[in-house]
Order: sequence, then C-alpha cells, then structure tokens
Amino acid sequence: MAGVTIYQVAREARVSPSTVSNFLNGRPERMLPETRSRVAAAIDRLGYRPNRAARQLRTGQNQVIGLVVPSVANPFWGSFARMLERAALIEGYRVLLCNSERDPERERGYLDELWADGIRGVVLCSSLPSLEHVLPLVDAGLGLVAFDRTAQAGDPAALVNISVNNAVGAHLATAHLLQLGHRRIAFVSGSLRSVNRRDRFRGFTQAFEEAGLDPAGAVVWSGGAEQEPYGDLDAAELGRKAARELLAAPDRPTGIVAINDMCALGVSAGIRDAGLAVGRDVSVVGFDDIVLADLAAPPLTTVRQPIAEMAAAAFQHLRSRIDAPEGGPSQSLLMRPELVVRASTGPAPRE
Amino acid sequence: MAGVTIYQVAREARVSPSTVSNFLNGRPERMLPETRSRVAAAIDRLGYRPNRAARQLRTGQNQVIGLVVPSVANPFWGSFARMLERAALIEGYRVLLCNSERDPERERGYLDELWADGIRGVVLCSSLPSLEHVLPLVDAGLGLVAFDRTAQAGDPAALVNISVNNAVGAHLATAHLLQLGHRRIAFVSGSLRSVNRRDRFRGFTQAFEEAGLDPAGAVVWSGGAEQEPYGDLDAAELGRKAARELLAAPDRPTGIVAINDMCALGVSAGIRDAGLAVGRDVSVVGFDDIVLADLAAPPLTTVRQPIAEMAAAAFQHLRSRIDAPEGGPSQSLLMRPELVVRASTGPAPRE
DNA sequence: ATTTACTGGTGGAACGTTGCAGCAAGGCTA
DNA sequence: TAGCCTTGCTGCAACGTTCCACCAGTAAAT
Repeated sequence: MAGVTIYQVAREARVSPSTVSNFLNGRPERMLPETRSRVAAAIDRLGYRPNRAARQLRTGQNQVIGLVVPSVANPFWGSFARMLERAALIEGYRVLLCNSERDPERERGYLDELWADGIRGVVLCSSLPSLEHVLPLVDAGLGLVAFDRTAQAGDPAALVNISVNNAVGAHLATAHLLQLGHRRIAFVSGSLRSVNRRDRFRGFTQAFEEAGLDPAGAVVWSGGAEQEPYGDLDAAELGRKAARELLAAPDRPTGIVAINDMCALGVSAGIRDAGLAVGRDVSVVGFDDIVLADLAAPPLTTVRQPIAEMAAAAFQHLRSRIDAPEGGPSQSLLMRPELVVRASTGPAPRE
Repeated sequence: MAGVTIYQVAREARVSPSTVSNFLNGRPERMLPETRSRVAAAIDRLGYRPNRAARQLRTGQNQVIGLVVPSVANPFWGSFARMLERAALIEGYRVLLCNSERDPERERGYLDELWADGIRGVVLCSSLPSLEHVLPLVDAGLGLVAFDRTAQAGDPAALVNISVNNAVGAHLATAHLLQLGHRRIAFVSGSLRSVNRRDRFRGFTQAFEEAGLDPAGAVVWSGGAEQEPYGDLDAAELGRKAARELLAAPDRPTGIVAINDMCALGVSAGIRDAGLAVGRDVSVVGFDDIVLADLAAPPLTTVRQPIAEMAAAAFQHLRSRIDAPEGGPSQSLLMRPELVVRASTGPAPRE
C-alpha cells in the first residue's frame, strides 16, 4: 500500500491538512508564497497522491466517464474509443469501457453499474430506437450522450444526440451507384431495428425516388430471420452471407449498399467467393471509412464519418453536462458525412 | 443524486446499518431468515445500491482493472480489449481503457493514474524491453500482467508475462515461405526495440539458418529512421511504404514477413500499388490473425494468436494477484501460435 | 478607540461504508 | 446457581478527503 495521506503531508509542511487541501484544490493563492512552496516540497518529498476514492466520497465527483459500444473489436468503434479516450485524457478524465453486444439488457446493466460507480457521464453508442430502459438514470442526473442516434420524439431534454446524418450518407452512397448506371441495387444490413439503420435505409429509398425510380424494386437484405441481437464482429460474416445469397438469385444486383464498412468488406469477400470482381461486376459502398477501407482490394468506396470531431464533441458535451448538471436543454449534433469514392464502385456492367 | 444510504435501508428494515452491511457482504447466514428477508425487502423497496467510493475508501478494494494497449484502434487490440472486458465482466470487474501509443512516458503516466485511482491490477500491453519505468508500482503492490512480452532477466517475481511464442510464430511464417521456394524474403517491422518484435525477428533468422541459408542475405526493413514512437494506426501505412521501397529495389523480395496483420495489409496494398499481385508475384505473411485477415483479397496467410485464451488467462492471473497480493512468484505463460495458410502466399515465382 | 475588512490560516464535521468489539438473551454444562 | 458458550444483533471508530465556519493578527476606516 502506498497510503501517504494529506495528514502526513501537513505534518511535514508544518501546516494543517486544510491548507494542503487548499493548495491542491485551486486555491493556492490563498496562502503565502512561502507556505505554498513548503507544501509543494512536502508533497514532492513524500510522493503524495490524493486518494481518489476519498475525494469522490466527499465531493461526489470523479474524473471517469463511461463508454458503451456494441463491440470495440469493430475497428470503427475501436477508433472511436481511442479518440474519445484521447479527448478525455486531455482534460484529465479516464474512460471505462463496456461492450454491449447490442444487447439492451447488457446496456442497462452497464449503465446501472456505472451509476453505482459514481460515474455521472456516459457515451452510449446504442442506436436502439427507444432509450427508455435508460431514462430513469438520466432523470436521476446521469449525463448521457447518445452516439450514432438522432433525436427521437419523446427524448428527454437532457439527452444529447450526436450522429452523422445517416440519411444523407446513405443517400450519397446510393445516388453514387445510381449515377454510375446501376439499377439493381441491394441494401445489406442486419436488422433495421436501430435508429441509425432506419435513417440509412430512408436515405437509400429517397435516392431512388429522386431518381424517379421505384424503391420497391430495390432489394433489401436484412439478415433473413430476425435472430437478434448480433455482435458487430459478425457484421462481416453477415455481409458475406448476404452477398452469397444475393448473387445466387436470378436477377442479381450490380450494386450493393452495405450498412457499414465491416459489412461491406464481408460483402466484397462474398462477391469474390462467387467468382465475381468487386468494382467491375458488382459495386460496393460501405459506411464509416474505417482505416481498412483504403487498404482493401479494391479500396472501398464509402461514406466517411468525421469520427474525431464527433468523439471530441461527445466528450465536451458530457463534460459540460457533468459540470452543470442542471444546464438547459442541450443541442443535438448532426454531422455532415462525406462520400469517399474509391475503386470498389464502377460503372454498371452492360447486360 | 440517487444517494439512498445504508442507514435508510437500516431504518426501513428496523435493523442496524451493520446488519445491512453483513447482509450485503457475504454473511447473510449470520441472521435470522426473517431479518434477512426484511433487509432484502428494504433494499429492494428503496432501490439501494452501495456507494462504491465509500466501500473502496473503507476496504481499499475495488472491482476495476486497467488495460493499457498501444491503440485500441488496431483491430487486434480492439479484439483483445473486448475479450478481456468480457472475462472481467463475468467476475464483476470493470475495465479502464488506456491507449499508450507505445509511448513509455504515457505508459508510466497511465499506471500512476490507475494506481491513484486505487486500481490494483493492470494488463499492460507494452512489450517495451524494460519495464523499469513501472517497477516501483509493482513493488508497491500493483498486480501487473505484461501482455505480448516474454519474461526478461531482471523481471520481478511478481510480474506475470503472457505472450504467444513469437519466435516460433515468426519461424512458422518464415519456414512457410522458404518451403514455397522463396529465397529473397524481407522482414517488415517498425523499430525492433520491443521484446516481441525482437523475438519475431529471431524466429525469422532461425528459420533461415535451419534451411541452411544465411540470414544476413535477408532484407530487413524497419522503418528507415528510428523515429519512434509510432502509433499502431500507422502500422498499415508503414507496411505500405515498406512495400513501395522494397519493390523498387533491384533484387526485390518475393516474400514478405510482416510484423503484424495491419502491417501485412499495408504491405499488400503497397504490392498492388506497384502493379504486382499478392500471393503470386509477392507472398505476404502476417501475424495475429485479426478478423480482417480472412476478408482481405487475397485472404491473408498469418500466424494466429489464441487471443481469447490469452485474455482470459490475463484476467485470471490478475485476479488471483489482487486477491492474494503476496502470493508466490507467478508463472508466465507462453502460448503456442498457429500458422493459418490462406491465399496471400504461394509458390515463389520462377525468375 | 472602536468598528470593519481582509489575510492567512486552522478545526472539525461530514461523505457512506465496514468490521471489530461488545452485548443481551437464551441454552448448556457442572 | 454460577459460569460459559452461542446466536443474533448493534455501536462506533476509522478510511482520506473537502469545505464551511471560525479565528488571530494586522490594517484601514469611522
């Protein structure tokens, strides 16, 4: 045990514990320079580090935020976790990591745990349509930033939503394929239960409508049976399976919009499994722009999320919420996505 | 604030706080069944959750472990983080995430922070040759599992090392290429400063020697200048750059052993940049077997690490260390890697 | 000379647990 | 009947902070 306390520092510096505490907590100007340096020297000499548990018990504050992601094994969430942690670290906050596997039960369990740990700010990457399993805690004062989810009717005022504009993103992706002459386009996703996925699907159909086409003609592949929930690890496997099934059909699509990059990479693998060439026989668009999108063969055309800005914004909102729990209703943020054209998309092959 | 305390529960149940505490902490048999159910009912009715900070202050224990990885944005570390978190969760532990970016300064800073937070168990994925920047804390009682690093002379007895046998892994990879007839083989890595990388390099040269070849003839590309540290994000970029440089040389290699899968995927991209075909013109072997290895085109031949077992083992060791801080010197673990042959390797092209 | 204000501190009660020591009541032994 | 053990519970101090209230000393204002 380390266990050098504020009392020992006080004795060493020949002051009272209160003075040491004052020194530590932003009121060093309330003492003579001479005292100040005596305290500083004592702290240094003894290698004193404040006991965080005691501090938290006393103040009710701590410097930890929670992060709940579907699975940090998915590179998109991995990157997000890293950037959020980075943003947090700069301000002296630490990040507790939770993998929900998209399971509402686990999600709720995690938030309860975090609350019991005295954590008052959480970034929840849930995108479940309803957050009601979590609202009691928000009412109790938990600062919550919902990531990758747009504001829904009935959301409490205290809730901040940060998301890319998923409809616009999917629209971008789909319009890109349409412009390349593709007409038989499939939308590949797991179940469409989550908000962001529904938004993306909406963007998909809107692009059809704007092109004067009937979206009903588009193929939607959403995991066959609704055997939810599934982890994000399987997104790739899902895409592969989707590609296999879609390409075996008589009127196989020439373009595929995947729900995210992992799925798109799976789709690409599936296309190759079928002996076809990605970008020539079948075009694929992803979503996220993970690092690997550019490394794939062919490099993946995708919709980029400004992940660094989003992570920074998520932390900032959380932070101001923690500092001023009763602050007014907070703004939700809807970022602009960007289409990154690479080689996984090309002109529709002529029949 | 939630803030229902053990006192309120006690009053509600018409017992003393001590009794409630006894109920909560494993001594429920020390009271009449009737009392027990009264307490249980009160807890339930009030929605009481123990205050963890207070508990930690009192007992010095908490249920949190630290995880320090180079960068969770790297899918390998992402997967590892997820599995460690899963193993921890089962036993009621939470995981605090830290990205060191392979910077010893940051590493040390993180461990200090974790220690100040009262965390007594950390999985450190460092692989820096020396852990001396961290030893004072181990001496002070911090449970430390070093992951991806083999035991070194001078390591304290309390330190547990868990790693795959990197030498064997790299040997496997290299022998595979040699067997396919490759003779001009390059080893691509960032700097070779870390233990695991040196081990892998050793396996690489050993395979040459066993084949009766002079390892001095092999090309070693290790990042040009030693401009360390670099984040793992850049592993791919590094590989790409390496491939470009290596393939521009007069006697270009026909086989490349990459330090890990991200690097290998970068190398593959670089090979394609040069207009060559991976697996035919140039063979590539990775290390780790991340999920994406199988999705790449062509799928990546690689050395698999038994990541799930390693994560579980890491947690178990940590846990027993936390429960019995003065336990005897602990075993280090050296797991067996496995070569997974896919299509990124093929027979050496004839000249 | 008295009040008022400020400066540079100190004292001590919390924060919510835990766990040891103790205690009342009943039962057993001698 | 005294002594002692056991059962089932309670009292209280401690864990290491913080921060409000207070205080002694000096200086300025009345």
